[in-house]
Amino acid sequence: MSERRRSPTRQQAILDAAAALVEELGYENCTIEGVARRAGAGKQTIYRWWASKPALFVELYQLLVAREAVAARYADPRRELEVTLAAVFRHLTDTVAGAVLRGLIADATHDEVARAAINSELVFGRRDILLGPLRRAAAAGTRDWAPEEMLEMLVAVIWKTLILEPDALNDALAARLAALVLGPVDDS
Amino acid sequence: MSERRRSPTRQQAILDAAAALVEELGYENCTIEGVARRAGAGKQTIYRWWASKPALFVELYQLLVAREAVAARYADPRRELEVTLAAVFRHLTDTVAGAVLRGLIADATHDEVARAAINSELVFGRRDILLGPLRRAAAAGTRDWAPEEMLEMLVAVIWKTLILEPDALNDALAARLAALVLGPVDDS
Amino acid sequence: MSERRRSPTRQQAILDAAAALVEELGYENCTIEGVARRAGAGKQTIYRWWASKPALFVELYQLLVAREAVAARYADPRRELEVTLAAVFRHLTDTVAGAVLRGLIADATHDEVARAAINSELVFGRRDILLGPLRRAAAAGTRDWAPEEMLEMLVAVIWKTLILEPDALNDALAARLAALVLGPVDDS
Amino acid sequence: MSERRRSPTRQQAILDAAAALVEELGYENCTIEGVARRAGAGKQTIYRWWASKPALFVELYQLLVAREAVAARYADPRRELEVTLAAVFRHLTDTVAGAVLRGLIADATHDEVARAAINSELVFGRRDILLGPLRRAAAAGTRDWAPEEMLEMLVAVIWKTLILEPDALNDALAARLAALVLGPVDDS
DNA sequence: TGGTAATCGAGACGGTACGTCCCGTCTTAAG
DNA sequence: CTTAAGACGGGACGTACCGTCTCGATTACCA
Repeated sequence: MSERRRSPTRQQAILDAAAALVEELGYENCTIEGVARRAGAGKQTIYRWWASKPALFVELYQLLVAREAVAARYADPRRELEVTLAAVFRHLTDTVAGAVLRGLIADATHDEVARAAINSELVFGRRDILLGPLRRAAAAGTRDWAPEEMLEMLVAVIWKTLILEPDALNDALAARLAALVLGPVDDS
Repeated sequence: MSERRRSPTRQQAILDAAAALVEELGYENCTIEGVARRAGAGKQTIYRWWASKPALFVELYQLLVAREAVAARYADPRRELEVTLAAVFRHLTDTVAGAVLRGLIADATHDEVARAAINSELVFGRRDILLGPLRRAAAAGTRDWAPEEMLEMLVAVIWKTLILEPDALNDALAARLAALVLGPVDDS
Repeated sequence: MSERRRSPTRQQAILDAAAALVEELGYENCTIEGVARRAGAGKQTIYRWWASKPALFVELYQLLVAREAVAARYADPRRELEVTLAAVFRHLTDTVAGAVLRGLIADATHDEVARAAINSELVFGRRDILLGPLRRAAAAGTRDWAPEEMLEMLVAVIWKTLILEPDALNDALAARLAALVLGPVDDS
Repeated sequence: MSERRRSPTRQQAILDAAAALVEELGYENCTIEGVARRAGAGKQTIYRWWASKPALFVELYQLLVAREAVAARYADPRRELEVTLAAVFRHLTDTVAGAVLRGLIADATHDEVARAAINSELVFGRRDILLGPLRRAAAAGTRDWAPEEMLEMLVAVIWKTLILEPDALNDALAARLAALVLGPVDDS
């Protein structure tokens, strides 16, 4: 409420520093102290605007997700799902977003801010991206399943892969997941 | 030539202390220093046998999983899967195993020991528990899906739930997941 | 550009704690950790301002020496020397200065900071105290000797006594040393 | 009293290792643990025969001193004293004896074993070496001084030099000290 | 436009834990 | 029964960050 004179310049410098450090050192080696040094900011300035490390990176993640382009639509539901998944994977792999999300998931195991954010963040940032294609696929498909439940499952699999083998987030996995949802390809 | 003669008494005291502290403070507030203090051990004794905090808790998790009873078999595949899932959930909820696994998943985001262990550990400790029922369900069911892929998906969903809302690991979720795998109940 | 703003209060508390611990436990049982605990300070605060244990005690010794009163002057050179030596001995015996100096001498065997300091410290803190009386005694005496060389010798004997039998630093020794320098008393 | 089966081989290996480590690392970096490793001995074996690090090095010092040759006698007392001092200095400088003695002096500031030994050790090992020349010099000289007191002083100066500037233990110092005792050279 | 108050960098501070070293005691297995 | 080997409880080391705090030096709003 009293966030009156928050300098956008400073805030941006801090978020940029955070992104750079995650890239260089990884999320868990990224400290508030290091971000402050890198940003040329005082620690207090960071603590003034963000309550904790997870809070800072939640905001960073939101910024990164906001830049994510929405995938195009295709006539073929399977193809649309596949392309969308591949785009999501590329975003996680090519930017720091993947490393940040992985760190936030780790934090969510004990940090309330991260846990709360990770749920709602996905709603605005990413969930809708997948939900559209899933709904169209469900409508067109022969199997009956709830798009929301399938979304949960896909997100879970993506997270698990992000944690255990981030390099596996590639086009092949996109195809495999689409098949898992819609049945094998020769399902003409 | 001569083996490292490690005192079984001490090892057990340390693992017990680790389990107790996870219960009291949670995984992330559990420190090597604290475990040593609680166990009446020197820190060096811990570092002698375990390279890091994740390494220690991997061993603890193995012990906990070893005590897990195998679920009974049922004629009805759906019921067997449901009961097995419920048993797994109860093990995660009623013992420290859930908290330890959650911590190890968090560590796996940046620690190689945890990442490697979490894959193979599950193989021996937990994966087979679910794989049997899944295979029997697949054989009996009308839908065609690979039990191994379905297992991956189930594990992913369990992990995600363990992280975001551990209390949701209950019988209702077991039923929901069985339905997700085998189709709705009214599938007579 | 900006000076390190060190809190005088904290510095004093740390030096006081160091002095108290030397008194209680002796120099070699006095640890940085213990000083920090006693002073209610963080270890880092000590390491921030002093590079090592010897560096800390060098500063403490300077403080102690600064409080040492300069001995009075007497018409009789022998008496002046004797009284001055006795005063120096009392300072070493009655305050922690003796214990600190003994510890610093021990450190000087392997620590460069202690070695360097112990030379220059004495120059400002103690050497002049003895040099004046020695010069006047040399001028008045019949024997010819260099006050500077005699000072070295006296300091050496004092150190050796401080190490091997600190209790022997008393008035009797002051008289014996004065005699050693100026010849026997019955030298009318 | 119960030193029944002390193996001379083992003992010698330990003392040799101690000497080697002092040479390599310096006295204060020389640990019982390191000596045991180097000697291929168990720590217990060392503690069985020596109560502490100082006790071990006191024995090593005795061995080193025992090998010290007694200086030759000269007609000129000044020359005899000078040559003897130079020989003593060379022994301290060329062998580990100097480093060991320096360490023992440091230990003597707080260790009773070292303190006691350093007094009596010198009696047998070194004190007599200087006392003979001093007595002859006193008898031949014109000044009256007690050889024992002069010895104390010389020892003190040697120690102080050994601690503060070991490299200064050379022939020039031997000449200076002889002059301090016997008066300037042109004192014919 | 000049005063004044919040914000800034810098980093000191009390703490906690890290992972390492060595202490002196102990336990074990081989000789 | 003595070894070597080294595990053990313990204490201190010196370092890294935590989150709070105190400084002057900007900076930006308001009178």
